[in-house]
Amino acid sequence: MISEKAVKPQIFAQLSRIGKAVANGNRLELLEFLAQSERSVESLAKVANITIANTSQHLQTLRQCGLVTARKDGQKVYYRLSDRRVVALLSIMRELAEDHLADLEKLISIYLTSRDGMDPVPAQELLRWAREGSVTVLDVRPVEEYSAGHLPGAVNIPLKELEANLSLLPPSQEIVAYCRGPYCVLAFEAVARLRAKGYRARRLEDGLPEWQLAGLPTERGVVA
Amino acid sequence: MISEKAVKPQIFAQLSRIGKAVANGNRLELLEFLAQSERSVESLAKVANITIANTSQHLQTLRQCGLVTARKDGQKVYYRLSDRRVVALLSIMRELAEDHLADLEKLISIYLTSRDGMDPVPAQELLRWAREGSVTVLDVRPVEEYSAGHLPGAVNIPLKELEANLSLLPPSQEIVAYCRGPYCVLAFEAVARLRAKGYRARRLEDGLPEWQLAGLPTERGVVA
DNA sequence: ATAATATTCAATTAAAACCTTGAATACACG
DNA sequence: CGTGTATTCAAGGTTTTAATTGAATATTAT
Repeated sequence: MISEKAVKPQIFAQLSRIGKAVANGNRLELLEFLAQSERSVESLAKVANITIANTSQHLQTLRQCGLVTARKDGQKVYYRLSDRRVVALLSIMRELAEDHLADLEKLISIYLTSRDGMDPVPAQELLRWAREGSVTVLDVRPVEEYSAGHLPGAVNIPLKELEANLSLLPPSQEIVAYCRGPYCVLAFEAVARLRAKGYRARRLEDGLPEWQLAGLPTERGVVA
Repeated sequence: MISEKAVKPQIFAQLSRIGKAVANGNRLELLEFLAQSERSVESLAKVANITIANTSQHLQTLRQCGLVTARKDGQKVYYRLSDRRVVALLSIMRELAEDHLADLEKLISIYLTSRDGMDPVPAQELLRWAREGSVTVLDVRPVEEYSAGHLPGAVNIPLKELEANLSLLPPSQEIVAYCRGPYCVLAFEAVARLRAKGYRARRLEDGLPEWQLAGLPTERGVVA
């Protein structure tokens, strides 16, 4: 039974559980990966570069407040976002942080050299061009993430295999590359390398999760 | 200078500062009040029922990550939300919490008895009716919050003075009451009391901050 | 000037969060 | 039926956060 008095603080305490869940950098990174696709504990630990036990604990924290769900298949446990709105939560946090935290801006300028030098394409614009077929959409994420969902008609060439698979890209057409999101370097790298090879390349402003959140169409499972 | 290696974790650490800011119930309550209007430290401490020193500290943590700004006037310091998107952040947190935290639902059912029994009016619907003049819009928040911004044409009768000012309300027309937001009891109380007096009363689904966030029109400073 | 008020600062204590380590569990495979 | 693998659990030490208290600062009013 819940104590009768002072219910209002208890309500805010419950709300703060969502806040606590996103109050840790490692958990945020895990959420960013989970926004791409379902993943096992081990695989998350590897990409986020934290120990397995620690990863497991963070995932449980996230699960206890309903931000992710778990599914067991064989000996592995697969986690996924419970709700598309989790991406919305992360997006707003990112917007607020970028506009109000000077330290973040500084970090971004280091990490994402010349963020605006790759003239980012807004989602709506890309959608229009893609429908006209006047642009090649390039997904540079790993295969597993691509097959869990990707932009309609996108060609998947993981960044590591970009140089070896240039033949899949029409040499004359403009290329728009995208990856996990605003803080993912894959698309930046891809654009830089493609330009060095003489391609006309730009990058999508956001990543796949934001595209989905905006209600724009995606495809699943098709391997190009 | 920032260490060259491992910039990605540092970016997420910065993002997590926003999370930490909303990871405490008292701070969330403060933000809810600030979403209504600018307020001084003392006034916030009083309504939130926490000590002044503690309130000041919480406000400083909020300011350090840019969620609120401060302005000094005379001997008082007035805080306000720095950004309308802070309301969006809180809204998403609330949605996620309500859908995924069973404990919260339980608390709400205690605190907001018969939440749906007052058939809440969606914002868009109220806007239409209000323009037709077929409904009386009632703001039951304190005067200061009302004058900082309110729904167009809304009559302000703070809950405490409701019984004494019933004459301001047309007896036959339907009344829609609103207050601070989904967890504010003022409108609930008002609807209950009005119904007891024979009025036809309902409540707005959300409060003023959510109304503003949706881009719907408001008025300022007019005292009805 | 002096006193009163509003806010912040600084120091302390208690509580919670974070990560590591090593063991335990649960399932699949040979 | 044992062995290997994936994950979780439990215990620990360290760091961070929260709230209290009392003093310090700054501004207004007398």
